[in-house]
Amino acid sequence: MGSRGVTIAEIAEAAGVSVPTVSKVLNGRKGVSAATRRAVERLLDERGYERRGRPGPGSGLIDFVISSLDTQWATALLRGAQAEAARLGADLVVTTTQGRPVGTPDWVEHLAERGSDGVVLVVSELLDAGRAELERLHVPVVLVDPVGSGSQPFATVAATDWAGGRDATEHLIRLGHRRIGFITGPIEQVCHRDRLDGYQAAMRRFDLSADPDLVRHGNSLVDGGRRLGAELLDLAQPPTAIISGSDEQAYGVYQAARERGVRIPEDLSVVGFDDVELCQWISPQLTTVRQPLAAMAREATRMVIELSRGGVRPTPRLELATSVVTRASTAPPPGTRRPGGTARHETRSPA
Amino acid sequence: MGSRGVTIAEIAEAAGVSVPTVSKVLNGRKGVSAATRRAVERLLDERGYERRGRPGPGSGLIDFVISSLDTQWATALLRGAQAEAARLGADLVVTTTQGRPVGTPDWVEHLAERGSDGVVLVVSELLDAGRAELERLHVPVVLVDPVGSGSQPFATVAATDWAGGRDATEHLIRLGHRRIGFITGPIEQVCHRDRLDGYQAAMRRFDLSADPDLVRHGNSLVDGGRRLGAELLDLAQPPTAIISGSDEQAYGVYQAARERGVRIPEDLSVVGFDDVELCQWISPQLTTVRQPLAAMAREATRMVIELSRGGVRPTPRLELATSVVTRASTAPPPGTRRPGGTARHETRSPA
DNA sequence: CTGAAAGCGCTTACAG
DNA sequence: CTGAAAGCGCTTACAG
Repeated sequence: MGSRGVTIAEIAEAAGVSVPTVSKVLNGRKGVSAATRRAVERLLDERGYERRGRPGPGSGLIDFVISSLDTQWATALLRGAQAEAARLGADLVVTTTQGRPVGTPDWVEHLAERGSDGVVLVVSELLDAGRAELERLHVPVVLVDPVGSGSQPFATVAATDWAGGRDATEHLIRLGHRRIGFITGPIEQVCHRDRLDGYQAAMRRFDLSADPDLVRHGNSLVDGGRRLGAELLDLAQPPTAIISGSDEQAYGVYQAARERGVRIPEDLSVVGFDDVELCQWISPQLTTVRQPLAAMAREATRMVIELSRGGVRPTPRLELATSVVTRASTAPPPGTRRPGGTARHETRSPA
Repeated sequence: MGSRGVTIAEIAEAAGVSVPTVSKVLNGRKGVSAATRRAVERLLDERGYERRGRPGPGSGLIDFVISSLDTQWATALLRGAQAEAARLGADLVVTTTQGRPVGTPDWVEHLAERGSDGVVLVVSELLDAGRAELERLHVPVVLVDPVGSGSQPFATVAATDWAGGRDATEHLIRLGHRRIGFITGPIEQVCHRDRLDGYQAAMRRFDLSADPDLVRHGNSLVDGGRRLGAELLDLAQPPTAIISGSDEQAYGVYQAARERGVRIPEDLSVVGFDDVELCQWISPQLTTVRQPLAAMAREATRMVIELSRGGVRPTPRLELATSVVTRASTAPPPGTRRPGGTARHETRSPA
């Protein structure tokens, strides 16, 4: 690996200070003027000084950070990341944030001390402050399904959420639906915002006014789906179809429907989002917008590892295609003569 | 953390050789007699010498090794391990073996180089050779749901599999079943063997001859359940109930039953094993033997971390209780007058 | 705040 | 095969 690494002596020489002074800066000791400290830190940074004790780049560890592992969405992503890390000979450290903000100085310092070759972040709580901290780590960071708009200093991997929202809506419109409800997870997250935009675009394109009453957002788990689904079903003019922000949330809609004696798909069509295993277990099997979750995580992990090995900067933003997987939860709306003159526009059997 | 760690000089002194000689042994250099090398290695070992470059104990990393992450069983275990590691301030490295043997010299050397504070092993393929290698690591190892009999040099955490098999069987017997089929995963694994023993004990206790034709084993995934379930349902005298080695396998039995027009639970009762999320998604909801998977992994992880921090040797074997969770897939056998005079003997709502 | 000096743990030639 | 000697990268205690 070329040179044996910069030494503290070289840094001292370059900074015009003594070796002990650099040592003090390195160890956060007192007794160094702010100006000197800053100058030395800059040099340390520039020359890529690697603390001998600390296993810097080359630890072989990639950090996979996700809000929680409690959903099938999360485990699908984890599987992809783990498989790719293994394939490329890296070890994957799995951390959950449990709602805590990401990129706190503590955590970044912990990563620096332990040694991390890169970070795959699947989190909604990335603080703006956290971004700056993370950049200080000097290891590649790739975001999966990132939140917040604003320019990212990091590369991102996502799905074509807008197209997914549009395709789900068109699938229902082609079946003959006109009153289509749309429920999503937290609307602050770009993926949900994008899908909603896709829905609205499809509705407009077919000259259907998107009744704002038919759009709800909240929790994307089963509970949220049950509550938001109930709200829609209890409207004076309920929708004949509901598109949901996740498969789990869609199952909550199933529950709300069952509680009201509404049959799926005879009285109500339901479309999920993600295509996790759940879709095939529940009855009727759930039509959904497939996100290639494992592939997204694989791609992000590959980017991080290749960058950590000196690869060139990849596409700053990668979007993998979604596709509608038609199963048994969607059908023409009640009262339709023929079962929707138009054929279902895409049928894919699950992998 | 007491002393600053053994130095090469101390080892040299103890071995009656010079510092450079110890250094050579440490770095695998030539020019050391076999006898000296051996003596030094032993001292290094005994005194717990920690190579400065290598982040030995204290890396804060715990390795979680599992055959694959593709089942809900696996992710339930992972969740428990991850949560406990986070709680105790350790980072969890997740590795899948994908059927490869565990404890190969390569892998052990990799762990040594990278630094690992301990290993939680959830694997069926632990080689006997691997055990010796793993012991050389000098970090705590705890097995979850271990395979093979023979005395383990490592602590183990498991569920009360024997009682689980017995309880599932008794539950069905109390409902009035007499012909009860039993299908399991690979019978080499002690957990499956133990459950089968529990089944046979219960059958004997109720003076029911366990027809060997009613016992099958193979793959514990959906496919396996479908195939093994089909074999039982196609018998001249098919069982009125089937106990399965996993919930996924039980779902395979659902498929086999559906393909033959056999209704669950009217014509056939089905009991699963594990109590993963799947049980609640499928229809009818699956009665199952609950294994506290997350708790098992938590316990194993806690043991490893505490041992790595100097805790005392824990119980060599820990078994957490299973319990029958009664849902909709079990009922009295067809042709029964009253719906089983005996009440279902345990009802637990899922967490 | 700063650095000359001593020291620590280890490695690298190299002489025997 | 073995180790005295020199050296390396860093830290520590202390004088200015």
